[in-house]
Amino acid sequence: MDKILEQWGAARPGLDVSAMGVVGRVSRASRLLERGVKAHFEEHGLEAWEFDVLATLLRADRTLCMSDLAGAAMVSSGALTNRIDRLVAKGLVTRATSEDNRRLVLVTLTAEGRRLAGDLLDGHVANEERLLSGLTPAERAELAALLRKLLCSLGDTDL
Amino acid sequence: MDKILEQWGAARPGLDVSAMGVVGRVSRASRLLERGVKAHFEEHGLEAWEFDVLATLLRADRTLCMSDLAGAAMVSSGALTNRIDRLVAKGLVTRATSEDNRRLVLVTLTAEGRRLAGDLLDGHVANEERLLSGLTPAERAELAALLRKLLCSLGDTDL
DNA sequence: CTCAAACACTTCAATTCTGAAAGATGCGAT
DNA sequence: ATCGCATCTTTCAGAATTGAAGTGTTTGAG
Repeated sequence: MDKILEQWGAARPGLDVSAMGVVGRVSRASRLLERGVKAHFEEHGLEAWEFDVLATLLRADRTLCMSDLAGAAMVSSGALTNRIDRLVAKGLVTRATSEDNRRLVLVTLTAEGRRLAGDLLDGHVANEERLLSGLTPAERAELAALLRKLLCSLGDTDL
Repeated sequence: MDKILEQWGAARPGLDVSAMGVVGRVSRASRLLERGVKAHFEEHGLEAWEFDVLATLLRADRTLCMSDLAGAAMVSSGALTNRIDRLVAKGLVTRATSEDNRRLVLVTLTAEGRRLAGDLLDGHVANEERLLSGLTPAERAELAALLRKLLCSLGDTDL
């Protein structure tokens, strides 16, 4: 991003590049971190989104409906139907219509799904720490705090 | 992300969630910012990636080859071939084989492509500033500096 | 009570991306 | 000079996503 901002400075003197510097860096950092996460799961024969769904259910510690999971993963409802189809086929989660509200489809971890997610959790956290190893713990905390404020102002809500 | 980290704290006491807090927030911020950028361009009848390619050429102020553009956009070479196909069809860029190295395909802005990118640039920057309006200028600078360091440690290189 | 509107999910067509294979070109060691 | 390997682009098949349409369910205003 440094070269990019330099180029704008030369090509469009006077253009305020501070916002572009932030948005562009968030975007690039996200893609690079995502690649690092994906590479780690591929080593274990799992897709990153598979772990994502399992981990969401594991930490919620209860069944969740399709909408909850779609919101947590920030994908469309159609995409989530597809993902759950495959996790059910793999025996990692179960689908069941809610008794209370028959519109809801409740997704629950199977014993194997719970075990798998639990087994991979520590390795995943270690991998994320490796990806962030260029920052000191204090810098990570500062970064998290700034992003937290940004997310809040963007109206982010999870589960 | 706050609820998510809370949930991990409850479901897995002792798990170090600091890395997850950073990686997760970068990812969510990126998706939300991307949506905001995309929404702005859709109002002007343009895809975000179209502006992205045009802006890359505009700021470089010279022709670029396919690899350069693919790297800048962080997409595969196949995806870029498809994108340039459509920009050529729209008359916004031209394709030409390099004289110096006949493996290279040089992409150049047409007059219309240059005009379009220039016209949309200020509005785009204003939109990004709006998306970041929850942070003070000092906070944006701090955020940019931390992300810059992170990108550096992740081996990011642009153009 | 009834019916329209809101809601949750699935299905489907269209779009887009990735990764691999293939074709063309350039480069360097021998 | 030449051969082998690397580089650059395109093509293509497979995978995944989005957004809209369709189905079934609930809610609440009248």
